[in-house]
Amino acid sequence: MPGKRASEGERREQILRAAFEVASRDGIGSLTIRGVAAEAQVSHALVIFHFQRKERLVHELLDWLIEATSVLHVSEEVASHPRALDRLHALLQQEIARLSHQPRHVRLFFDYWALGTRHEVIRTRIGSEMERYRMAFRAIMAELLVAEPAAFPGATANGLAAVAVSWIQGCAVQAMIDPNFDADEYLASVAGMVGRAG
Amino acid sequence: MPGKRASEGERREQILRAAFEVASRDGIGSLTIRGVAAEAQVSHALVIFHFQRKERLVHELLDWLIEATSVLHVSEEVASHPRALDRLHALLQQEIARLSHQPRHVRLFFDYWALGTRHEVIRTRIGSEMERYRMAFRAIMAELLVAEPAAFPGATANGLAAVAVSWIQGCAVQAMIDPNFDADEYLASVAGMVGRAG
DNA sequence: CACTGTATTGTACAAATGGTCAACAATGGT
DNA sequence: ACCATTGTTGACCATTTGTACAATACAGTG
Repeated sequence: MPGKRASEGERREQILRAAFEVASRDGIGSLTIRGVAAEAQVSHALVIFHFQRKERLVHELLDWLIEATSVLHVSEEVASHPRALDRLHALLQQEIARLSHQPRHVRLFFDYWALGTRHEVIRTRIGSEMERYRMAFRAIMAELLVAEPAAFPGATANGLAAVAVSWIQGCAVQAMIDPNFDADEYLASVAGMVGRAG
Repeated sequence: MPGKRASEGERREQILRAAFEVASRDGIGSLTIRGVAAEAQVSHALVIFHFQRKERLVHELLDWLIEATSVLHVSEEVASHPRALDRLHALLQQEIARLSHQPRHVRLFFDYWALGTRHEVIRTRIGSEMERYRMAFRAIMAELLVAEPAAFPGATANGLAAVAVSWIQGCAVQAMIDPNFDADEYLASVAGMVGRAG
């Protein structure tokens, strides 16, 4: 006996939210169609009706996750600092704060990252997202190098951008398994290390 | 009809190697008792006979992996540098080179890291390993701070050690999904950033 | 109201998986 | 030579999982 109807868009969104709930709780590897259906209080056949294959649900959940996670963008507050060094510091602070406010999103994203090691589609999807991330830092790093060419001998804008990404990732990743991880002390040390370039 | 016999130790080692083969190829989530047994050319009942539960096999594989991956240790060549800054640089270089020479180990370790997010036992196991890792850097960083107290204002030995771990992890993690990742440029930028302390 | 397309459900099924068990063979001690 | 221990196997079972399908209810249109 079929239940109430819903428009295509609403139902898909409802199922995706349920999928996020399940995946972030039990891991992307433990996501099952039936589990998602139960979470969404819907028959498991309906999930397949809307997503055809489990694979597609997993891919669409990644897209949903990337959108739902407020992706890095240089906020006005960050952009308002005149000195590139201050912008870098503000951006790092903003991102670390954001990540620690969305632990479930970060964990799930991390799951996808591990998956991406073996699945081409997921890898390229994550790769392009990371590229965008890196580019935001690259711009600031390039300015930093122009302002003080001798500050970081041997460094390049691309290299420094990758290092900045490591700071963010490393912080999130270490905090995930170490409950005593001190993000503030971490950020302060990063700032102290790069601070004398201004 | 039972096959040839083998001593307990040999058989376990053989199965663990097969488990590593399967897990590093298909991911720890796709590891099945039957898959491991097939890889080891042995009946799946035998795998259970030696490890009782799949969970135990997974745990012992982690131990095996940590042992097999030549864990960070300050080699004589690294320790021979008189200046702490040079030791740091040599250690970073050594670790990045090591990680890129064992890509399968790194990928699998990363899988376990993601697993550790949801499984207490694995998390603490990885956590203590990471702790050891961090301590090796902490020693060098502490010396660095003593030698040049004003070099990194606001930084602490613990914080800097965590940052160093991020460098290593970030490099490995980015290289895993970005085939164009340039580890040399990355290392050069790290060196340039910390280089002026010496 | 009849008709049509779509949303929804329960059932069914084959494959895979973790785990148990009885039988059986190799080994070593007595 | 007998026996207990231990390694090894194939058969078996219950459960889960992805997917297919037929039946049914609902909404909109003519």
